[in-house]
Amino acid sequence: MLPEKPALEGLEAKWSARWEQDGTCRFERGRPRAEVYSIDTPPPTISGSLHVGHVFSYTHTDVVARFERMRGKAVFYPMGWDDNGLPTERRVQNYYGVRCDPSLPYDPAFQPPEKPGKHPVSVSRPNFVELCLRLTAEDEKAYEHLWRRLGLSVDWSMTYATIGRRAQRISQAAFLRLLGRAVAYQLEAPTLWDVDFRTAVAQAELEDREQAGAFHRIRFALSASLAARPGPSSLEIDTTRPELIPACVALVAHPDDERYRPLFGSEAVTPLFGVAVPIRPHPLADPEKGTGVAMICTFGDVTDVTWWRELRLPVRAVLEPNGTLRPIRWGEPGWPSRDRARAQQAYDQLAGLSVGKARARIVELLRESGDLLGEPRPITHPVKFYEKGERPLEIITSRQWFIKTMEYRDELLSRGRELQWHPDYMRHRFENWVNGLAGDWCISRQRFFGVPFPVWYPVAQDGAVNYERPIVPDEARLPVDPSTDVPAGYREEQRGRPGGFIGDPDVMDTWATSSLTPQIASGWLEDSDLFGGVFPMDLRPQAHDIIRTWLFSTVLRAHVEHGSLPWAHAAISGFVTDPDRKKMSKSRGNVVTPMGLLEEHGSDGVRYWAASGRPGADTIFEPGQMKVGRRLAIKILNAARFALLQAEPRGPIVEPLDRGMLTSLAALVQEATEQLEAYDYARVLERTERFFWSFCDDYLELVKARRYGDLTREGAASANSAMLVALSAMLRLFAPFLPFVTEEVWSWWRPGSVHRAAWPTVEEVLAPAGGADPAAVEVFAQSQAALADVRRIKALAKKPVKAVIERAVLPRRFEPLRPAAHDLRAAAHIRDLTFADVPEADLTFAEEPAA
RNA sequence: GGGCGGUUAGCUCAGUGGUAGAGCACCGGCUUUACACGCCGGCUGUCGCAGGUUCGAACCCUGCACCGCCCA
Repeated sequence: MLPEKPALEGLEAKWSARWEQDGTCRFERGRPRAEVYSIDTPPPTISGSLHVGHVFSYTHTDVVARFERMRGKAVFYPMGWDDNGLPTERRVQNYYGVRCDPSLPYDPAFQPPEKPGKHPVSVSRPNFVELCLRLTAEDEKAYEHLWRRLGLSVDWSMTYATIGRRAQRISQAAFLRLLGRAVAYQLEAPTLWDVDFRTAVAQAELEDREQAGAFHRIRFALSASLAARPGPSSLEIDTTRPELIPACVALVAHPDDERYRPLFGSEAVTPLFGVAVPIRPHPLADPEKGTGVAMICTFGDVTDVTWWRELRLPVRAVLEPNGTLRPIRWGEPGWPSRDRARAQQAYDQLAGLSVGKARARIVELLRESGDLLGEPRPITHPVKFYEKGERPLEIITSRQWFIKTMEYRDELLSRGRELQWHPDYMRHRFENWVNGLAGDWCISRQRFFGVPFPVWYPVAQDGAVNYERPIVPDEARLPVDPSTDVPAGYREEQRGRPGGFIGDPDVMDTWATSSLTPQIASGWLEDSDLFGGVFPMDLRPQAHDIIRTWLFSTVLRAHVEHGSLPWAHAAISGFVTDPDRKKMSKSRGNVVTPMGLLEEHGSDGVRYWAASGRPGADTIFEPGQMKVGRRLAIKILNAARFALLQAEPRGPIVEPLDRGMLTSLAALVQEATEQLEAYDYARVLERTERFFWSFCDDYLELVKARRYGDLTREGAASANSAMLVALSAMLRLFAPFLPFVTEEVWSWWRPGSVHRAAWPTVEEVLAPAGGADPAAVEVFAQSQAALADVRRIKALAKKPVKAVIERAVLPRRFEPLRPAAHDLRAAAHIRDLTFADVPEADLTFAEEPAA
C-alpha cells in the first residue's frame, strides 16, 4: 500500500480514469434543491485550443465545486462548448479554404480540399455547416482531454454544445416566447454593421480603437436668400468623412452658439452635389470641435443616428452592405440637386469605390472645385470597430431582430444588486454597462453557422414579403431551420413563390444562445425535474471581460423569462498576464499551451498557481509558482509516507504538543471553511499551505523521536494518533486544490475517494484530543520559537544539525514550552534544558557529536 | 472625460489600527533513519507621494502621481 518512493508522475491518468469509472463527479439527481450546488459553467469558445487563461479560471471553479461536493452537496457541474458563431466560421474558412455561398445547393458528395488552396472554394450553407460541425467535434475532444487532465470535476455525461440540438431548441423556444410577448421585435433601422463580415453587430461587441484620420475643412455655400444679406456667403465645416457629403441631410450647431444662431432655419448647399440642406440647432453639437458646425450624414456615426431621429431628417444612404458607395441617380426622388448633371458627374467617380478610396477621390474633387479649404489636418481619434473586425463599423439601415432591454434598465440594475459578486467591486462593471445602454439588443446576424430564427414570412401574390406577419412553428416542432423546413400549411414548392413563403435568412447572435446556458444545461422545457432541482443556479463563474456580454445577457434572459436571477453568485476571475502585465492573447503571440505545462509541472502544480490568483485579480503567468506547487505536492506525498510509515502504537492524545497542534489545526479548519464559503479560495490555499509546511518542519521534527518510541509508549501513541488526525484533515483541506496528490495519499490508508469524503470540521479535529486546549497552543508556539532559535544559533556557529548541546539556557519567554521540553530536547539534541532571565539563548555544545 | 482595481524586499504577493511578512531569487551550511524534487540558516524595505484623523497608520480620511482594466 505505502510506496517506497512516492512520485507524482502518472497520477493524473490514474485518477482521472478512476473518477470516471467510479462516477465520483456524477450529479446525484433527486436531491432537494437545498442540497444541490449548481454551476453554470462557462462554455469555452471552440477556437482551436484552450489557453492558459482558461486553465486559470476553470481551476477556480473546480476548487469551489470540489469544496461543495465534500460538504455533501450534489454538485451540478456540466461542461458546455461554445461552438456556434463567427469564430468557428472564420476558423473553418481558413482551415479548409472554403467560403459559404448560401445561394448554392447542397452537395452530398462534397469533400473539402486536402490543403486550403489559394482561392477559397465556394460551398453551400449546409455543406459549410457540416464542415463547422466536423472541425468543432475534433476540437471538443481535445478540450475534454485537457480538462480531464487538469482534473476538473465535471460531470461529463451532461455536456452540451451551443450549436447542439438542445441549445437550438431552447434558443428558438425562448425567442418565440419573447416574440409572443412582444419583448422580441423586428425593425428596419440604422444598425451598426461590419462591412467585411457583412453582418449587424450589437453594442456589446463594439470596441473603440485609436485611428489615424484627418479633419477636412469643407465650404458649404449658403442659400441665395441669405447670401444676399450682409455677412459671409458660405459656411465652413470640419469633417473626417468627406466621402459622406453626398449622404449629408443637414448641418447642425449648438443652440447657444452665437456664431450660428442667425442661420438656424435656413439652408446651406453641399459642395459638388448641390443639395440644399437645413441648418439646425442641437445640444449634441460641440462648439469646441472644428468650426462648431457639423455635417449630419445618413449615417457616419451613432451621433448622426441620434440627430437624424431627433431632428426627423430624411435618409440619404450611400453605403452598400459591403462598404462600397452604391450607384445613385441624382434627380430621382430623395436625391434632389440644384445641378443634377454636375452631381452625377462627381458622384459617378465615387460609385463602386470602398469608403477609403472614395475618400481619397472626393478630396481631389473638392480640391479642384475649391471647396476644400487648406489641406487635411491629420488627427488620431477613437473609431468604433466590431471587436473581431478589421475595418471601422458603418451604419447601415436594415431589417433586424431586437430584444427589448431599455425598458428593463431599472429592473436589471436591481438584479445586479441582488446578485452576490465575488469580488464585490465587480458589480460596478455591470452597473456601468446597464447605465450606458444605448438601445435594445440586436440579436440577428447575417451569418451561417448559428441558430436560425424559427420564422417564415408570407409572400404576397405580387411577390412582396410580408414581414409584419411572421409565420411561427409550434414549440413542439423546434428546432427548425426555416431555410429547409416548411411552415405548417405550406409545401416546399411554395418557397419563394407568390402566395408562398420564405424563411428568415438570419441566424442569432451567439450571445442569444450563450445567454441561455443556465436553461440549456439544466433541461428547461425538456426535463422539468432536473430544471426544478438546479435552477436558478448557485454560481456563474467567468472572467471580468465578459460581464457586459455574457453575464449581462444571461441576467436579462432569466429576468424576462423567469422573473428571477439566473444564479445567486457570480465569481469573477481575472486575466492571466505576461510579465509586462499585458493580457495573454493569441493576437499578442504571448500564449502558452496548457498541455505542456501540465506535463512539466503536474496538474496539481499548475492548479496551485491558478488557485493562488485571488478572485478578480489579474495574475502573472509564472511557472515558478507552478514549481512551488509541485514541490508542495511532493512534500505531501513524503510527509504522508512518514506519518503512515509507523502508525502504531496508537492511543489517547495526551501530549501538550500534540494537543496544541490539533487546536491550531482546528482554527485553520474554521477559517478555511468560512473563507471558501466566501469564495476566497486563494487565501485558504495560502493558509493551509503555511500550516502544513510548519507542521512538517516543526511539529514532525519535534515529535519524531517520541513517535519512534524513544521516550514512552504513551508518548508515541499520542504522537501517532495526532499525526493521523492532522494528516486526514489536511488532505481534505488540500483536496479541492490538489486533487491528484491528495487522492493518491488518501488511497493509501482510507476507503473511497477523498473528493467524496466529508469536509473536515472543528469538532472532528478536536474530538480525539477531548476538546480544544488553548494552553497547549502556547506550548506548541513556544516550542516552535525555541526550536527556531536553537537552529539559528547552531547554524551561525556552523555546527552540524546533530551537534549535541550539553546545556541550553533559554530566556523565560520560552518557558510555556515546559510541558513539551522532552520533545524540544530530543529534536535539538539538548541534554540539559533550563530557563533563566537571559536576553538570548545560551548554548553550550558538547565536545563530541552524537553517535 | 467617467468608473473600478492596484502601487509593500530584486521578482511574485500576503498583511484592514498595536514591534513590517512569506515564497522565489541570491549567499552560507548540512549524506538528518519521510522527502537532495530535501533540510537549516543568512541577506534584503523611506509599505508610491503629500497632508489629515489617532496615544499609535502599510491599514482609516483627503488630494496627487503612476500602472492596469472597463466604459464614453
